[in-house]
Amino acid sequence: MVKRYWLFKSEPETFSIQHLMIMANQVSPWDGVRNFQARNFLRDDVKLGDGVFFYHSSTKETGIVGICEVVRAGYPDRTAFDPSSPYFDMRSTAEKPLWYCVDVKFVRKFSRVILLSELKQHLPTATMMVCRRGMRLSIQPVTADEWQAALKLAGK
DNA sequence: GCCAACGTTGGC
DNA sequence: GCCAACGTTGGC
Repeated sequence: MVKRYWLFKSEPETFSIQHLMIMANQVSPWDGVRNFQARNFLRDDVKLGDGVFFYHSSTKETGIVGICEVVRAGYPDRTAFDPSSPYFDMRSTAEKPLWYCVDVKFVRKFSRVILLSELKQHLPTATMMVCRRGMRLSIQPVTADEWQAALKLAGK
């Protein structure tokens, strides 16, 4: 089984890499995703052991802030069942879950943010989905080449 | 705060 | 099944 790579977006005000770092065992569900294309990735394609870039969006410095790892593959997102959750969706039931999540574990926080502007400037990373204008998908596949190239930028 | 881009909803 | 209206995302 080939290890795959992903980029997960989050608004740091809602959930940042710092939040993940202080969770028990530094593990958290990646829940609240309410977009069908992203849901399909979480349900069908994101697998145990996959690498994930943690991306901060809608903030001063938008970009990749670190790495985490998938420690549990797709399972029903329980926030959809919880009427008190902002992510509640009455269409989703235990018998027929509509929304899915995975669990991620913190691996590393970069010493600096790899800015979106940097990703766009360098060719190996400029092909990343996140660099595309108007790209709102919050769960994005990343190629092995893009992963390596972005990691290189982090080391600079 | 603006607004382009896009996903979803719902009337027909 | 089309598509206009609407709501949301998210960079700038």
